[in-house]
Amino acid sequence: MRSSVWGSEPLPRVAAPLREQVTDRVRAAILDLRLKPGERLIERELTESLGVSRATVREVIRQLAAEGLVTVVPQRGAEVTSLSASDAADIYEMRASLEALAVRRFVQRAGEEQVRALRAAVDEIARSADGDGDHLGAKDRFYEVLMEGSASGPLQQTLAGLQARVRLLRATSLSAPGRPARAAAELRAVVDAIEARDADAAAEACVLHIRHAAETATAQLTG
Amino acid sequence: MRSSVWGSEPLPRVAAPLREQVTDRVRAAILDLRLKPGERLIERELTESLGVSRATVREVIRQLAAEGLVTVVPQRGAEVTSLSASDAADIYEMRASLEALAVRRFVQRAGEEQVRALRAAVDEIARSADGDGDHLGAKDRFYEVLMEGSASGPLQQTLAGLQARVRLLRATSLSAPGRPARAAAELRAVVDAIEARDADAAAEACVLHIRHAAETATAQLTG
DNA sequence: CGTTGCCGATTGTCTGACAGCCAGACATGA
DNA sequence: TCATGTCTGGCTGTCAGACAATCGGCAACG
Repeated sequence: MRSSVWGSEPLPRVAAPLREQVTDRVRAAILDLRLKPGERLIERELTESLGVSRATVREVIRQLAAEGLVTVVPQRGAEVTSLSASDAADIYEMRASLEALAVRRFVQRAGEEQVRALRAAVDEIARSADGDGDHLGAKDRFYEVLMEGSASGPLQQTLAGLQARVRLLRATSLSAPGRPARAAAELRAVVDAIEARDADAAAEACVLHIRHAAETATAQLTG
Repeated sequence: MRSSVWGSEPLPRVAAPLREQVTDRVRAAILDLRLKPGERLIERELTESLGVSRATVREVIRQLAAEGLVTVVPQRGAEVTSLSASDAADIYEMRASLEALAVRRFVQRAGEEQVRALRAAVDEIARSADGDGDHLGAKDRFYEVLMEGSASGPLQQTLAGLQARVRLLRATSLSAPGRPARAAAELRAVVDAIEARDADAAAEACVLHIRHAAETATAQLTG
C-alpha cells in the first residue's frame, strides 16, 4: 500500500495533550492582555481557574517562560513579561533578520501552490485593512503559509517565539491610523518579489516591512 | 549604604534551584555526546541517575525541549534531537544573522572595558588554537563577553539556544584540520572592526566567520 | 523612625498512585 | 506461511497531597 495516499506526514496528532491545551489558553490570555504585563501568575490560582493540577501548571509556565512570554523570578514565581523599549527594538531587529531569512527559504523551497496561498493571504490582509474582516487573523494566516513554505523547523520555532513577544506590543502598534493599509502594501511587495523568485528583493522588502512596523511601534511606546 | 559597593547587578543567584542544576547537567551530557542524538530519555531512568523526582525531571525536559536540544514525541517521551543537514544549514544561517546583530549592539553599547575583555578573549582563542589550552572553553568565554556587552536579553536567550544546537554538531566541525586557527583569525577581524567602532564591518566579518564554520561543518556532515 | 522578628503566602520538591497509550511478543486462524 | 487478533510490560500524562525553604509585609520594639 502506497503511503502517499494518506499524505507523507506522520499524522499531526489529533488529540493534543492537556498540557498543550492549557499552554495555548494561557498564551492566548496573555496575548489578549487579559493577563497584563507585570501581573503575577500564582500557581494555585491557575490550577483553580484552569482545572488542572499544579504539576501541569508548572510545566506550562516553564514552556511559556522559554517562549519569553513570562518571566520567572526564583523563589517568587512567574509574571507576564513586560518588555523594555530597548528589548522591543532588539526583538524587531531580530525579526527583521530572521523573517528575511524565512522569505529566502520560501523562495527556494515553496511550490507554486504555496506561492498562490501566500498571495491569497496577502489579499485577505489588504481586504481586512479596508475595514471589514479580522486583521490579526489574516496576518496569522499569512505567517502560517510563510512558515509552512519555508519548511524549516528551527526557523519556525524561533520566529514563533519572537512573534508572540511582538504581540505583547502589537495591540498598541496596530492602532496607528493608516498603518494596516501600508502594512498590506509592504507585504504585497514581498509576495511580488517571491513570485518573481527574487530572493534578494523579497528579503529586502521584508526587512523594510518590519522596520516600518518597529518604527510605528516604538513611536507609540515612547510617545 | 550605597548599593554600588556590591556591584550594580541584583546578585546572580548563588544557590540555583535544583531544577536548574539538573538542567545544566543534562544539557552538558547532551553536548558532550554522553547522550547521543536519537537516544531516548526515559523519565524514571533520569530520576534514578540524577537523584531527583519525576516532576523535576519533567520540568527539565520541557526546558531542554524549548531550547531545541531534545524533541518530545507525544505519548512516547523525549529523545535527544538529531538535526537534519537542512536544519543545520538553517541554524547556521540564523546564527549568522543574529550574531551580526549582536556585534552591532556591542559596538553601540559596550564600554572600553568590555572591548578590552573581548580582545583578551580572542587572544586566548588564538593561543588555544596553537595546541595548548581548551578551545571550547575559550570560545565560550568569547561569546560570554560578547553577549554581556551587547546587553540584550532577547538576543542572548535566542542565541544561546542556537549555539547549543550548533554544538550538537560542533564536535565534528571543529575537528577539521587547521580550522581552529582560521576561526581565531576570523574572530580577530571581528574584534578589529569593533575596536574601530565600525559596526558594518564588524557585522560583515561576523557573518563571514559563521559562513565558514557552516561550510566546514556541512562538509563533514555530508561527506 | 529605623530595626528586628514573626507570620502568612508561595514556590520548590518529593512521594505515590492510576489511567491510557504504544510497541513488540505471542497466539490464532485461514 | 502469512496475516490478523490479543495480551502484556514499559512509559508517559496527570493527579492529589504533603512538607520544607523562602520571601514580603507588618507589627512590636528599642
